[in-house]
Amino acid sequence: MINIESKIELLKQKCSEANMRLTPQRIEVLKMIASTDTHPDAETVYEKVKEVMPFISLDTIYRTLASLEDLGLIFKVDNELPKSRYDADLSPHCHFICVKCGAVYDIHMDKSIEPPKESFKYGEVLQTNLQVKGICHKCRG
Amino acid sequence: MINIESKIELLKQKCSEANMRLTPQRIEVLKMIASTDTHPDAETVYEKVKEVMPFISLDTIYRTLASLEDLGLIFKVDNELPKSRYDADLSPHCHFICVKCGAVYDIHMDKSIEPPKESFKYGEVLQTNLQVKGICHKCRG
DNA sequence: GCTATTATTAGTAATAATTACTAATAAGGA
DNA sequence: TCCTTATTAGTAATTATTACTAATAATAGC
Repeated sequence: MINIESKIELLKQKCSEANMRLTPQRIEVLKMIASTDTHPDAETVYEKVKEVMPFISLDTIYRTLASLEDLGLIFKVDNELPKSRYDADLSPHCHFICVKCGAVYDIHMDKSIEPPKESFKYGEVLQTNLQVKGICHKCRG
Repeated sequence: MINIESKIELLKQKCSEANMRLTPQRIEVLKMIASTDTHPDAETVYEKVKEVMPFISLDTIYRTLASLEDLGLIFKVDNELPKSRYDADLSPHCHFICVKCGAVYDIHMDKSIEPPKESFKYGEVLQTNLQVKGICHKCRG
């Protein structure tokens, strides 16, 4: 589980550096994503955050997700599902994605995945992701 | 480069097995994707196929892409770009994706990527994908 | 602490990608 | 060649995401 307090602290620091304001909306959105391992989509974040901030708009959710991504606090899970899914866990891990129900499970690893040597031929490498696609037990059962 | 003739032959065989018809639309869409390494999106396939089949509809492109995917002849490239990108190369390889312009480059490998052991905990594994994100030379230049 | 500046937000409209619908067409088995 | 029915073209509808605007509130300077 991610330490949410330190995550908020990091948000405060990053916002200050980037001349961005530390708004309660940003705090709540980050809290929500960091407190679950379900890799929620924008709509799910919206529904959850609305419980504590009833007047937040979906637009704010999308903008905030983009901001948090720019600050490097969260990232989108690579997938081919219709909706983008978000993750606040920056430790080295990859994902098992159920192609049937869209569930995303974390696969933790002791070290981060190295990009193949040939990668550097095409440009500057920023990140390397591994996904495992399959059918989860729930969908099989 | 993919051998297109054998790809069409495989389509013929798979269609027959699945009780699906071998239509010129399916042949042309598969040809188009198999003849390029640019991993085109639906719109690009549409524009290209229209050159030889001017009356084909975008709906047919989307349906055909889904059918070809079901038959295992093509697959979607995992990405977080707004449009789905298609690939007909089934040999073991992964992708370098430029986060700026959306270009997708093939990274060929001598053997396919093995899923981490922990993957099997979550369900039946169908495929394992590796993506390298970065900024391509063109966008850096 | 108060004020002014301006980044950010809520509410909503617009766009972009994909999917659904329906009547007409054509693949392929009999 | 005919018949059945999967498939298609054309278009409408849906879904996810982004853009717009006036109102609000975070924070720097006083």
